Amino acid sequence: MDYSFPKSGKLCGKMRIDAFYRQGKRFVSWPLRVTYLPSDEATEVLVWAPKSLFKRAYKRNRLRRLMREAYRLHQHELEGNWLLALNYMDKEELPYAVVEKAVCKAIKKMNSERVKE
RNA sequence: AUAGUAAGUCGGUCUGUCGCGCCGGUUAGGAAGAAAAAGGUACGCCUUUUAAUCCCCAUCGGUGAGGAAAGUCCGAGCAUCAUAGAGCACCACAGCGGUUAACGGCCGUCAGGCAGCAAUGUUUGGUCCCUGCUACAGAGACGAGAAAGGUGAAACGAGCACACUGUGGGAUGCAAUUCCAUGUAAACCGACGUCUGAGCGCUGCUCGCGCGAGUUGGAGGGUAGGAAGCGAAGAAGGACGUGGUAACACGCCGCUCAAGAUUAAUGACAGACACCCGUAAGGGCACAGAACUCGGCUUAUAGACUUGCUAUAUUU
RNA sequence: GCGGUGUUAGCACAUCGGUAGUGCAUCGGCUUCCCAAGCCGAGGAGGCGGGUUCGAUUCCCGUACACCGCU
Repeated sequence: MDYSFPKSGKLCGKMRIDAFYRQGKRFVSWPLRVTYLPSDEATEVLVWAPKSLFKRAYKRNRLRRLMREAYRLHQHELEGNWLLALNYMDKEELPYAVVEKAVCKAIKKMNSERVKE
C-alpha cells in the first residue's frame, strides 16, 4: 500500500488555486469543508486552517498536519482524479480521531459523486 | 534552614510504524539538442551515432524551528532613487563618564521622588535669553510699587513646553532591486502645455541644477508565471590568557557552526523513561512555528539548576 | 513579509493639558380624543495597565482588539 504524499500530489500556484476556488463545488464533512473539482491529470490536494479562527501559527500548523496525515493514510480509498481542498472550520482544536473520521466520510462522499457523473 | 533579591544557564530523552523539504551519490528511463562524424538531398534541409546539460522514478547517505522564531519598538548590513547640491520645515535623543559597526541598547556613577527592616527595585534629570501657557480659588498669575496675612501646585522667585540650546538623521524598503517570459493598441470625454516651459528627475516646502514636447484625470481593458536577491566563514559562538570595577577590548586555539520553504518542509500515531501533584487509583508536563540577514528592546512562558547579596531563627 | 490608522454614551461623530459636548435612540412630562411631529427635562461614556504634570480623553511607554495599503 502506498502511503507516500510527495509534492506532486499537492495543489500549488496562486493562480491555479484562485481559479479552483471560483469553479469548485463544495460540501461539509464536519469539522471540514471540502471543495472539489474533477481533474484530467493526477489528484492534487490542498489543506489549510483559517487564520481568522486560529490566531496562533502553531495551532494552524498542527491542524494542517492532522488533516494531511489523515488524507495520506486513506488516499488509496479515493477513486478517480480530483482537485481537492480540505479546510478546517470548527473553532475548537479537535483530536486526530475526529479529523480522521471526517476525512473518511469525505472520501466516501467523493466516490459516490463520481458514480453520479 | 526559611523567606527574599540580583545576575546567569537550560527549557525534555529514547524506541517502533508510516511520511515531508533541501543537498549529495548510484542505477534505470525520458526530454531537449550544442558540437563533431557518416549517409541522403529537390540545396531549404533530413536521417543516424556519440553525448555536456536538464527533468523524473527508484534507492542509499547527510541535514532540517526558537529563547523568545512573536510584537515590529529602535539600530545596522544590503538594494534602488541623480558621479548636484543648499536652506527651511519635520523627527529623535538629553545629569556625568564609558562601551559598540550602530542604537533610544548595555556598563559604571551622581542627585531627587516612591516601595521595602534590608539586599534591592522603580522613576525623573540640558536651558528659561526669546515665544507661549499656568483653569478654579485669589485684590493680583508673569503684566505690574513693596511687605504682612490669606488663596493657590506656584505670589515675584518660579514651574512647564508648543519655546530655546546642543548632537544626530536624504527618502523608500526584499511586495527593495535585477534578469527571462507575458502584457503594454487605437478611438472617446476633460485639464494643462509646446521655449513667455506643462511635466519629469531625490521624499514635505523653497532655491538651484539637469532633461524636456508632450503630460495628466475619467471611463474601459489587460498582465500578475519563472529565476536571482536567499543560505557554510562572519561586526559569529566557545575555551584559555591579558587589561578594565563593569559593559567590553585585544591576543591565542583547524574547539564549534551546512533549515532555506514559497497555499509554504521540519510531521502523525503508539509505547517507555525522566520531572511535578497525589496515601492510592490516577492526573499533569509551559509559552509557542523560520520567510533576506544581524545587534538590542519589549511582551508570553510550566518547571529545573548555578552563583552573589539581604533579613529572620537555631546550632557550634 | 513590510508600512500606516483607529478605539469617547446603545449608534454616528466633536473636544489647543483646565467641569467631556452634538445629533439620532431610550425614559419621564407638556401638547392631542389617540398616534406622529414639536417643546421641556432626565439617565448614560474616554479599550486596558503604568508614567510625566498641581491637573491627562489629550503628552509618553506598554498591552489588547479592529481596520486600511503594498505587485
